[in-house]
Amino acid sequence: MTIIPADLRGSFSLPPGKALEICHQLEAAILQHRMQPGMKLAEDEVGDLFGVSRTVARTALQALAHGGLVTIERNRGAFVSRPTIREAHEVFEARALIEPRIARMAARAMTPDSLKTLQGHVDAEHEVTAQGDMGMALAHSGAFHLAIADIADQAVLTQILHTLVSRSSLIIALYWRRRDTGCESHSHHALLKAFSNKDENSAEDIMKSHMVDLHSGLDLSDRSESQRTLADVFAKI
Amino acid sequence: MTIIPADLRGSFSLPPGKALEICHQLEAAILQHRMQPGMKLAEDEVGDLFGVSRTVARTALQALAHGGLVTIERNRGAFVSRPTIREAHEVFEARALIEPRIARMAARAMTPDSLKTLQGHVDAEHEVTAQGDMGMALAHSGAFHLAIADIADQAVLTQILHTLVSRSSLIIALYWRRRDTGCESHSHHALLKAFSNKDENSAEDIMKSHMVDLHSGLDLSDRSESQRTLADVFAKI
DNA sequence: TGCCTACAGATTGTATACGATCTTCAGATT
DNA sequence: AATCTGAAGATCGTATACAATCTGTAGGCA
Repeated sequence: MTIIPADLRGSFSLPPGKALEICHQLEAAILQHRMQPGMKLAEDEVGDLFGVSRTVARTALQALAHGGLVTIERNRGAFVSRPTIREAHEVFEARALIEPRIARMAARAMTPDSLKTLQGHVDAEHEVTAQGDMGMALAHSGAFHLAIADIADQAVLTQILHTLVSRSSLIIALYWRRRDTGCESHSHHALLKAFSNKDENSAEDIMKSHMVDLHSGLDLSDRSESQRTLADVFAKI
Repeated sequence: MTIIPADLRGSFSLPPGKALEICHQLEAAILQHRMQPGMKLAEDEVGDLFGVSRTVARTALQALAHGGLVTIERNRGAFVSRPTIREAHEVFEARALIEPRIARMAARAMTPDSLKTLQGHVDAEHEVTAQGDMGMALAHSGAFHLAIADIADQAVLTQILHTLVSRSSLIIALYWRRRDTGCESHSHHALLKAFSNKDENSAEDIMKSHMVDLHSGLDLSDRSESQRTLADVFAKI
């Protein structure tokens, strides 16, 4: 199943080929939390897994690094990124700046077909949530936001948002505390309604408060960070 | 001379090494308009020029591609990007959304030292303008904007802005029509004044209108695009 | 003359080999 | 016992070689 909207599959700015395909596979795995932040991505391992040489694996990892999903350390290799608390704040502040604007533009450009696409993402999110697959639910939630940007038809902002949503997934994997994801679904439904009315002001406002909700759903206290880094020391990450 | 603020030299998300250095060299050349949009960047040529193999040259070109400065076409190679008119609009709309916010945050965080750094960029811009080196002047102008983001101390937004400013340079190379760059300098001086007063509202407002100015200084009419592409056909780009 | 085809050259795509650097762990030393 | 040293292993950094693809041109054919 394709989660990421087709128009976004060019966000890695790689020419079509094996490396790009590996990018998408790894991205999907990370976005669905099948890979934890901090996990090692050795070039040989990636190459063997996808049946290519290190050269191609390396290209894919570097592309993911530019999107912020992967961090490469010289002579040490690639790891799934572990955003800091500082970065977590900045990512959600950036989204709070950009996404309300995108929501407004999407509301203006909304068509019945576009609305159906969005509805599909929300439905899929519900379905996998019912099955208890939170990783997949989060991926669909991200896809919903990207689909909105896709509809707004602003390629530059869409690509920026793509990297922000991806990083948000890592941040949620590390710092999410709330258990009732129903709250988020409510926001998505409210957005759908505003979109169906082509109500630009509502769409912008709802998106803005949705961003505040998401941000406040994180446990970004300093205490938590010292706990985490202490845990990391023992986990030898 | 270093034009790009030091803190931004990590924007390519490559580990330190030869590839990163080549990235910065090529970036500087493009930002100073020593390389025109559409110019071919053959791997062998880049490798020979910097005394490395194609492997390293390739890594650098791919990193630049992720920043939007270079476009890679499969089996054809890398070229300095040629932003479309559509993209030009989107880039400046994105900057108009992001930079006023950055200016506000920078005003809040401004210190005497930071102000001195900004003053240095404006002075340098003046100096090279007096010498008639418009490419260098443009590079300093971009560095001024990046330095503001640097001061605002928001790494996520700063990295986003870095790619937008870089692309703006390409856009200006293709579509700039106005001859009096003095107008821009005036905006920069006004910004300096607002910063020295730590006047957040003024800084935000001035930056916003500065963005509108820049955007309106471009010739982005459809007519111009067809002219250009026709010219390109004869220029065999 | 105009168009299609085939070959030659150039450039990129990919794999592999070798060197450099880092990590790990055993063993000696204080 | 704790620390330091050094060699072995693993992983990455880089160069090179070969395969695949594209571009341009020359030659044949209608």
